[in-house]
Parts: sequence; C-alpha cells; structure tokens
Amino acid sequence: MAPRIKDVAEAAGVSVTTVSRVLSNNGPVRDSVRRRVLEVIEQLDYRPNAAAQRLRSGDTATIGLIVSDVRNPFFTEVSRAVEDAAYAQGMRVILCNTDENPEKEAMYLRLMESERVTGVIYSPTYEAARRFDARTYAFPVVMIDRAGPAGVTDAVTLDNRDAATRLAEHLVERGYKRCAGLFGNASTTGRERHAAFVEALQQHGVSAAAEFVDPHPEAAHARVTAWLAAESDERPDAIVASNGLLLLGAYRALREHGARMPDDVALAGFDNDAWTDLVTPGVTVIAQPVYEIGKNAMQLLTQRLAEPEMSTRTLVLPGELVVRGSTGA
Amino acid sequence: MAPRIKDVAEAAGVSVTTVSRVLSNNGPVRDSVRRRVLEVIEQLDYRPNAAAQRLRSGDTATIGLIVSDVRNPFFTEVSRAVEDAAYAQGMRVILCNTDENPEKEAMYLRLMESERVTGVIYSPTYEAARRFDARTYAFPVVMIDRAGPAGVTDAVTLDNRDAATRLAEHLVERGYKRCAGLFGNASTTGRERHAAFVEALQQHGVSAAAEFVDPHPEAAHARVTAWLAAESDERPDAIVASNGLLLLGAYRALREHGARMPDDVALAGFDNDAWTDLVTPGVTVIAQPVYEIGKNAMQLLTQRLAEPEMSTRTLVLPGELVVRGSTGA
DNA sequence: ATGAAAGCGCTAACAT
DNA sequence: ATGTTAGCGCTTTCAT
Repeated sequence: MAPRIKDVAEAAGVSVTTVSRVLSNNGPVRDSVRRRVLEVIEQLDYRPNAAAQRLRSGDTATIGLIVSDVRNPFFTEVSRAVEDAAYAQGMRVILCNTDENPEKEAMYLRLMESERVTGVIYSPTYEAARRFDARTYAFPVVMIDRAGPAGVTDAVTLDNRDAATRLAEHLVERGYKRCAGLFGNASTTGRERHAAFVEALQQHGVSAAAEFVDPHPEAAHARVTAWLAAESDERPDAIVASNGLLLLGAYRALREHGARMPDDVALAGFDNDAWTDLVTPGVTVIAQPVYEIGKNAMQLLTQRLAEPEMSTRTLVLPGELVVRGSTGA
Repeated sequence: MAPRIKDVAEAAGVSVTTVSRVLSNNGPVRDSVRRRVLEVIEQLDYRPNAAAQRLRSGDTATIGLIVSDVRNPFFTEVSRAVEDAAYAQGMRVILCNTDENPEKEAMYLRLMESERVTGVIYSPTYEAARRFDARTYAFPVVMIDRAGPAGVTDAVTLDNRDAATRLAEHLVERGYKRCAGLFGNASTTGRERHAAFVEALQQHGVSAAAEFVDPHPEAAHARVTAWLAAESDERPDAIVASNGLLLLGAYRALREHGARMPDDVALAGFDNDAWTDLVTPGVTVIAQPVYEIGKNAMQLLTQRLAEPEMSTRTLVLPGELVVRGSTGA
C-alpha cells in the first residue's frame, strides 16, 4: 500500500500534524524539521491522498466546466483557458459535455453537487438557463457565452448586439440586399444575435430572412441548400451564421452546390475558427476573444469565492470584425 | 449545510447502512424500505459526498487523461471519446495538458498518484516514454498515439509504418521525385513515421529530405519557407507532415509564398482535420480513427482493471489514405 | 433483511 | 514550535 501521512510522521520522528503543516506550508515548523520531513516524503515517495484532504478540509479545489461539446473550437479553447487558470491555482477541472441535452445538463449539475465543487463555469442551453435557480446550489456559477437570467449569476459573454450589428452593417455597406441569417435555437446568444441582426438590417431597409435552427452543421447545411434552390429573386445574396458550427455547415452547402463566394452569395458569421482563414476565399467573421472568455470566467469565479456577497457582474467582451473575401473584394 | 447520509437515515427511520445499501444498489433491502429511503433522498435533495465515498471505498472511479494539448484536434476528439466512455461507466476524468513539457508531465503524473486514480490514458513525449517505468505506479496506464517501451503498458496506436509507407508510395505513384518530410521530434510516432517514409522512398529510388522539428505549426512553417527558398533543382516537389499541426504550418507557408498545390509543390500529411477537406485544393491525408483510438484506450483500460495480470497488449489501428487535390489531379 | 461500530487518511482545534 | 485528539461522511465487516 501507498504510505500514509502517519508513516511519514513516524519515519521523520514527528507528529502527523507537523507533516500536515509542511505539506500545506501553513503553520510554524522549524526549518530543520521541515527539511527532514521533506526528505522522508521524497524517500517514501509519499503522495497525500486527495480524497482524504478534500473530505477533511471541506475544500475540494475543484472547478466544474459544463459545455455543450469540447469539439466545438469555441469550447475547446475555453476549456484550455479554464484548465490553465485552474491548475495554476492548484485547482482541478471536471469537464462535462452536455450535447445541448437538458437531461445531461441536469445530471452533470447533480454530479457537481456530489463532488462538492468549489465553483462551476457553465454554458447552459436556453431552456436550462431560464429554469436555472442559483439559490439551489451551494457553489457559485459563472455563465459563459450564454447568460442566464439577468443578475442571477456572474457571466462572461460577447457583446452580441454590437457584433451582430456590425456584421449586418458590413453587409449593408457591401451592398447586399437580401440577407439571410441562421441562428442557434438553443441559446440566449442565438436570440440576441438574431434580434440585433434583423433590427440593424431593417434600419437600412434591407430584408432579413432569419431563421432559428438546431446548432449543428447539418441543420445549417439543410437550410442553406433550401435557400439556394429558391427562385433567383427570392434567393439570398448574403448568408450569416451565428456560430462556428452553423457557419461550417453553411460553407459546406455553398461549396457542394457550386455557389461562388461572394459573387453568387456572400457568407459571414461568428467564430474565427481555423478553417475560415484557410479556405478560398476566406470567410468574414466576428472573432471572439475565446481564450480571454475562459480566463475571465475563472477570474470572476475566483473573485466571487473571495467575496461571496458581492453583487453579480456580467463581463461583456467585444468581438472583432475580421473582413475576408467571402463578403466582397 | 448539505444533508449527510445520517440525516437521510434518521428521516427514513433506518440505519445509515441501509441508506448506503440503496445508494449503491448493493446488498439486500426490502422493497418498501428502498422506496421510503429514495423518497427521503429526493425530498432532502441529498447528494452523497464523493470525496467521502472515495476515501472510504478506496475506489476513486477516476481516469487520468494526459495529452499534450486538447486544442490539437486529434486530442480533442480522443478526449471526447474517453469522456463519453468514462461517464457511461460512472467514472470521472481528469484532463491534463502537458504542452510536450517533461516537467508538466512529471507533475501531472504525481497529481494522478495523489488522486489515487483508477487508471491513466497517456500520450507521452519521446523522453518521458523512454524513462517511463510502469512498476512505479499503482494504477494501470494505457499509452495512446505514442507507445512507451515495448510491452510495458497497454497501448493504442496507429499503424505508423503502414500509413507512412502508403503515403510515400502514393507520392511515388504520382511521380514526385524530391520528397521532403517534417516529423515531430517529441514522439515515438514521429520517429516511426519518419523511418517508414524514408525507407519506402528509398526503395523506389526517390530522394527523401526528412527532418525532425518541434511539433508546432511555426516550426513547420519555418522549415517549409526555407525549402521554398532553395534553388529550384534542390527544392522539394512534394512535402509531407507527420501530424495535423505540422501539416497546418506547412500549408500556411505554402499559401503565403504563393506556391500552388500540386503544381509547384504537392502536400500531404497525417490527420484528417476539418480544414484539410475545406481548402482548395483539398489536402491528401492519412485519416486516423481518432474517436476509436480514445474509445479503445478506455476498453483496454477497463479490461486491464478486470484482469490485472493479463499480458500487455498493443492495439494497432489502420489509417486510411484520403487522396485529395494537393497531391495531383 | 437490518444495524452497530470501526476506520479510510487527513486537517484543525486545542493544548502544551 | 510541536503534539493530542476529534472528527469529515461515508462503506464495510460483523452481528443479529
């Protein structure tokens, strides 16, 4: 069996308390004693039992990260940012993929409770966000990408209104007249981007055929295919997608049907995923500060833990319009 | 405070033992009693304390997953596969990014020991793999992508020799005469692919200028830039990259220098990452069964836990050559 | 089928 | 500066 703290104490000729003190660097220990203990630890290859530490101290030093799917580049990057920040503070991360499935969300939230996590960073579906009641939980929650009910938890989001407006205005400037948009139906984010997009276009007298779809490439693909089949005076001359997954599906559909960008139809969207820069022409996007979003979420969480009663804060980060060939010369 | 098992027991008028029995579905409990206990659990919103369960039972139900960087699409997919399989078995996973840094690898391995993990799935650097001594660890390890010392642990890898040979022969068939290759210097995988690639080319009398580089896009970018600057009779007419990251760097360099594929220079590599299919021309790749690799790693681990003394196994999965425009019409 | 009691390995009062 | 002691919340013998 692995050595226990008691074995270390005996071998070093001190009490377990003293060993505990040198482990946590907390409490007074004579330097010569500390060295001796450290030596024994090294020699026995002692590793404190994390489960015992957590049980006894009541501090699990664990962050729960609940996202729809790490394979979405947005969440891949967020997860890396959260993990970097967490490990740097001696905390661990439990990553959960919900696949936008409310049952999985509920299940993982239960898991977080069993784990007695220190805090949770959470990207809820629209439905789950609506129902979410922070008072139910013993740990603080920071929402990312999608905000929950206003003021109920801390949150880090993109400035969706601004970004969607900039995208719309860019299309107007470039002279597009029949703009169509695909928006994720599972998130507040999709709704916010939708509202701002439609509003901005209407202000400029440009028609906006915006639709909500399941947040998967396939859904976007199907919708774009249908649009391309329309009579030419009904067919959109510009298409926007509200996240990287939908943008990918839209792009694939355009390619497959031989639609040339931007001549036959322009394309733009959210998320500066790697491929958007690599294809020809490049795809105009709103770049989100992805790593920053994750990093800031951890910061909000840390501050909340330090000061639980502080009033809730929503951090709104700016997106950056990256213009590429898909929306004009 | 959150209710404890004792609270549930008292409210249900039974002993904690009985509650424990219904929680674990293990041991005899009268049906009427079970229902009553379940009711109380629901009513009190009781969640068993995972740390206490782990400490007492000695079973952490935790898998460690150590990779270089989840942002590498290969590992993104592997991590999703491992998480799916783990959660399906009621296990949790701790994900660690080493950035190919031996110090981080050592640190995370220590963390795994503290966590008393049930098992580890590990993609070591070349150096760490060489030094790795399975006997040091109380938990079984399954290596992925890169194998450790032969027969020391279970492992899941690609058939690197076969894949690299197929890639080389494809280039020969297409008539390329001066093939250059970029191989990751931090993994056994890079070495295996290198050896097979060079060997296959030489058998066909084709020159092979193969080099080892740091496994980052930037390193590949720099090397390819240098190759392009060479005298035209020295310049390679085909370039191969031994993983998705290097392939991306190589592709970027070719684009930036206006090299047309495949006319000026052909390009091929490993990993069927999303962008390789989206760019024009598409990039010829060896597609790895990525999700399968993760899934199989969990299976080997599960079997090893069931039968610790079984002799070690290496699962070798075939790659698939996906021919696209970057290596010819 | 159920319960009493011991104890997993550690930390945190509280002595001294 | 160091040690003694009492649990943290659970599972697991061992009785009954």
